[in-house]
Amino acid sequence: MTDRIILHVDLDAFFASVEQRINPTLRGKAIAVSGGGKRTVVVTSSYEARARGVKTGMTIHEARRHCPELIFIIGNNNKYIDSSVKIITILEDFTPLVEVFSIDEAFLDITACQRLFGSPEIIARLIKRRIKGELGLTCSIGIAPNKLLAKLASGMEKPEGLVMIRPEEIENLLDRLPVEKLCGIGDKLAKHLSLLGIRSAGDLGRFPEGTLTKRFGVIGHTLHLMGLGIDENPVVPYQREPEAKSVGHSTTLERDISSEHQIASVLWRLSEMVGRRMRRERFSGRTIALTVRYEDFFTLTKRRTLVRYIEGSQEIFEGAWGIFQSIVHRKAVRLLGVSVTNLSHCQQLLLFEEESKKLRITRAMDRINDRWGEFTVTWAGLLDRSRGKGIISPSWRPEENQILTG
DNA sequence: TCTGGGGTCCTAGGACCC
DNA sequence: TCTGGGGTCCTAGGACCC
Repeated sequence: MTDRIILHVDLDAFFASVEQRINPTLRGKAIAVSGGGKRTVVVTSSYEARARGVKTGMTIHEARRHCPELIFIIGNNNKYIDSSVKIITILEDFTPLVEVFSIDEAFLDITACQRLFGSPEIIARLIKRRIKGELGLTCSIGIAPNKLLAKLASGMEKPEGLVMIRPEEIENLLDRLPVEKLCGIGDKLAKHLSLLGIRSAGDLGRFPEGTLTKRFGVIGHTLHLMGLGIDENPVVPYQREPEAKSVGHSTTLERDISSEHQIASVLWRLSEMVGRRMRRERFSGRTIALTVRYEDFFTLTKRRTLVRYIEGSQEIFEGAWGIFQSIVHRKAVRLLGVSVTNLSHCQQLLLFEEESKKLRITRAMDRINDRWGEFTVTWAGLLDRSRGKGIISPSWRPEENQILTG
């Protein structure tokens, strides 16, 4: 079998770059994209901001301390999804084997299309030129014999990078590569590995596989292969991706709350978001999970599996609320999350007219909300509760010193 | 002025059945 | 009267990714 040729395409500072393209006055400036609200963090920042020390995950205040003139933008997912779809369409002009890894990253298997377009470098440059020309965005591309190394390569010379890792260079490269640079090895794993004397990817590759397996279980084998730069995982086009396994939403509240009334209202909202997405994607599920994070950041998740499959917001809410009430809460609540797992695509048989009617109304509401945005139409109970005093403001509400674009 | 939100996969232990 | 193992389903929590 001939070696594969895999590309990893990674957009540079994607959200921030999209904002700078839409609003030219932001170009060349330090900007950060974040959610609305006080308790948000930096999701992406422009390279101008990064140069000043702004990093993903920083609080607004921390980021501003590093860079006082930093301009905050409230993220707008629709803009990013729109650009992302256009990028994927461009990539598919080169090969049908496009794996969408995230909203701003994709893998391409171009093993079979060199005769059509030329060498891997030529293909990478064509992709860069088209994304730049059609969307005004830059990206970094890694070229390698597999996904693990292609992803590594794309990150080596950001932004606007183009790095190729040839088979004969792998060993040398891994020898001087800190092990945590490999995708899949995070802080904790890196710490455990360093206790075994493993610092570089090369160390990992030379380490006895049996010891790794004994220490880390099933991932021991994968770790061993990673250390050798081996990754046989194929590029999986999104059309062949497995079904989703869970649907969930969570929100950090504007301030910590203890009132059951307020908590119920937030759970209503989250249940409605989850239910609406499930219905849109024709899922039902039978395990409801509630996540509660308290003011001291202690976080717990409790699940409850039902006898039958559900898809209605009301049933999801009742499940989540039931779980909430079964817990003794000693502290104020900071975050609430609702998710549904154990998903199935089967349609439920509707036995009762009442049920069927409710479902039709629900579906109609979904269509309106899909067109006009979240909570344009909603259950009376939700509306009522949302009007009360002290209710959490929706995350998209702009704040002072924040620029709204589009 | 502390610390987002969307997921996946894995492990470990308990209940229960055969 | 003492003692067992396999398999499945469920829950809770942790690590990892973007």
